[in-house]
Amino acid sequence: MFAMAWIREHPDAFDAGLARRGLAPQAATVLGLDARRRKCLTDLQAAQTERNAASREIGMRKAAGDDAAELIQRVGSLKQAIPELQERADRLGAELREQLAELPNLPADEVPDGPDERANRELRRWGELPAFAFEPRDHVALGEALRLMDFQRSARMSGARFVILSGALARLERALATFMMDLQTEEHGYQEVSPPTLVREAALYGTGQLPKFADDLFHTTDGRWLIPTAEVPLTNLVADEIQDGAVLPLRYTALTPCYRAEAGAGGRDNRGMIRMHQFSKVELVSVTRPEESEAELEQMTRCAEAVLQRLGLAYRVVLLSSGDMGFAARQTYDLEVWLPGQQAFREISSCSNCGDFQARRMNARFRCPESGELRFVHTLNGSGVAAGRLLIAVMENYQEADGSITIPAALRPYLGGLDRIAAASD
RNA sequence: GGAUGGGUGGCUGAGUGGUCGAAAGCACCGGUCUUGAAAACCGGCGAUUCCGCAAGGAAUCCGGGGGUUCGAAUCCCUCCCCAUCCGCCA
Repeated sequence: MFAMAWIREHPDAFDAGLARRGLAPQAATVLGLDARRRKCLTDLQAAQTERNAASREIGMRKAAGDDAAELIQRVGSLKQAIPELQERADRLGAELREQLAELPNLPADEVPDGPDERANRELRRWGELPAFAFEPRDHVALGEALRLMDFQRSARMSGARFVILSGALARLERALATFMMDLQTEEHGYQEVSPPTLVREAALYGTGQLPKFADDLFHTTDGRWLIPTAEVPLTNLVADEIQDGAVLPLRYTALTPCYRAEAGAGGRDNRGMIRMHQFSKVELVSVTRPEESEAELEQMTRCAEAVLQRLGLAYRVVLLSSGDMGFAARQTYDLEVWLPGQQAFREISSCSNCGDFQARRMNARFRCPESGELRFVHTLNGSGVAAGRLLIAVMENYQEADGSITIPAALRPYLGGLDRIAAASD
């Protein structure tokens, strides 16, 4: 959400930013609406001033025992004008708000321009791509051969884009989740939170999923919504609050299931558990002072990278282009892990600085200790990381010729010392 | 699901239809006192928006919306939210 005052002062920068997102200029129409609304407000306020003065006069005359009939009649004529002006001002204000609520955040200066992911910029790589003496299989082949990954029965009970893990694979997913949570809380200073995964509409509006992306979400018969990411509850922790500036930055992490309708996915990633309606993910959220958010994004990205490094998984860091970024983000780094089964880097984490975009929508502010004024916080979110995709990465990168899977050393304490998942013996 | 009670400033909490944006306390900021600190005392201290170069002025806001009235935190209607008790339940 944008501040009208900023658009008024920087209409060209506003349109230029939207253009980088591939959107048509809006400044002219928005400013036109704004001007009409303010003219209306000025008229309304003048009428209200007159009414207030007259009403006060009536009160004084009545108190003094004088006749006020003439004044009451004069005020009566305002009674028609005021509600009309009020209604018009409200309508224009609502129209303006609706238009602004649909506009995405503007890209930061360092974000490369481009229409889609082809314009993303690779920043760095970490780790060696694994070399196999055999043809590596993908996680579906591996998991089904182990008989620990079942897409038939999940389809029967829930439909497409669900999976059933069992035995050692189910435990491996749980171990990965616990490993990540321990890393983010004990070593990176994030506070563990166990939040609701059903939320009100207002929470999703605050983080920017609504009103525009309702099709990507599941909602319940009682009007609540399943979270598509723990970014929603974690960021909304500070909604409608005023933080003491001294407590910032706040850093939260949560392990939750995430639910996505994948309405626009079409036939993409139909095979395997890359793109599920339900998956579990460790999420990181930071709430910072405005001047701290850029550095916080770098740090948060390192916190996500640490997961892959500890597990010895090769990955690359990509700076998303203006056309590939999410709605609320002003700058995003994706972590893409190497998947031997696809011979490709695939997204496993996405870390974004949202600036004050979400804070404005959810009215999340802090009291600046130096100046005493109220300011909007900055919010950041990142996966730290997606557990389902991490499971895939471990399986595919640590597979052996016989279909067994070696457990990375860092994970063994979380699996009771288990060092490999043995191939099925038949 | 049933029954009550509530939603007022950063927090707690008063409020008779008419200078109520709102008492009081706490918190916070400034000052006096003190070697320093604390205490005490004095003073200050809401948000948003509009007009204005500024000084400043104005409007709105007591959960949201509507109504009654010359005038609503206060009366009426409605919706939302919260709490407590009972029932059910992991």
